Amino acid sequence: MKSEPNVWSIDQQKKAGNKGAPWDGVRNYQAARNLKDMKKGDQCFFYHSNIGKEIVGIVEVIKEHYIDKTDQSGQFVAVTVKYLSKLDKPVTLEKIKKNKELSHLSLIKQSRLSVMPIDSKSWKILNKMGKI
DNA sequence: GCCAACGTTGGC
DNA sequence: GCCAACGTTGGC
Repeated sequence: MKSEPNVWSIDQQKKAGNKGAPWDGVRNYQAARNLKDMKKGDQCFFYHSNIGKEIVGIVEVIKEHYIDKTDQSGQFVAVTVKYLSKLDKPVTLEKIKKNKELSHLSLIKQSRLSVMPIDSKSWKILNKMGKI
C-alpha cells in the first residue's frame, strides 16, 4: 500500500495505534478491487511514495472493505489497517528494481497503482532485505 | 519541474 | 463504442 508520507506516513500510522486508521482516498478501480480482496489479518507493506520511495513498514488489515466515507459517490471503498512494525532498514525502490526476482511486482510495472497484491515469495525476499 | 504512463471524460 | 483531450500519479 502506497502513501505519500507528507499526507499519511508510517509514523502517523503508528500513532493511530491498535485502533488503526482507515486507508481511504483510493479513487482507482483496480486499486479498489485490490482493497476488496484484502482479508482481516492480512499483512501489507507500507510504502512511501514520492518522498523516500521505499518500503518502511508493515500494517495489518483489521477491518475489511467498506464504503469510503470520503467518497461522495459511494463507489469506492476503504479498509482499516493498524501499525505492526517498521522494517529495520527501509527497502528502497532502487534496490527492489535491482533484484531480478522482484521485477514482476506491480510496484515496478504499474508505478501509478497505489494498492497492489504481492506473492509470498516476494514478501519473504523483501522482509529479508529490510532486516539489518 | 518535467514527462511517461495511465485513467477518465465527453463529443461524435 | 471510439478516441482525442485532458487530468493525475509518481519516478526522475
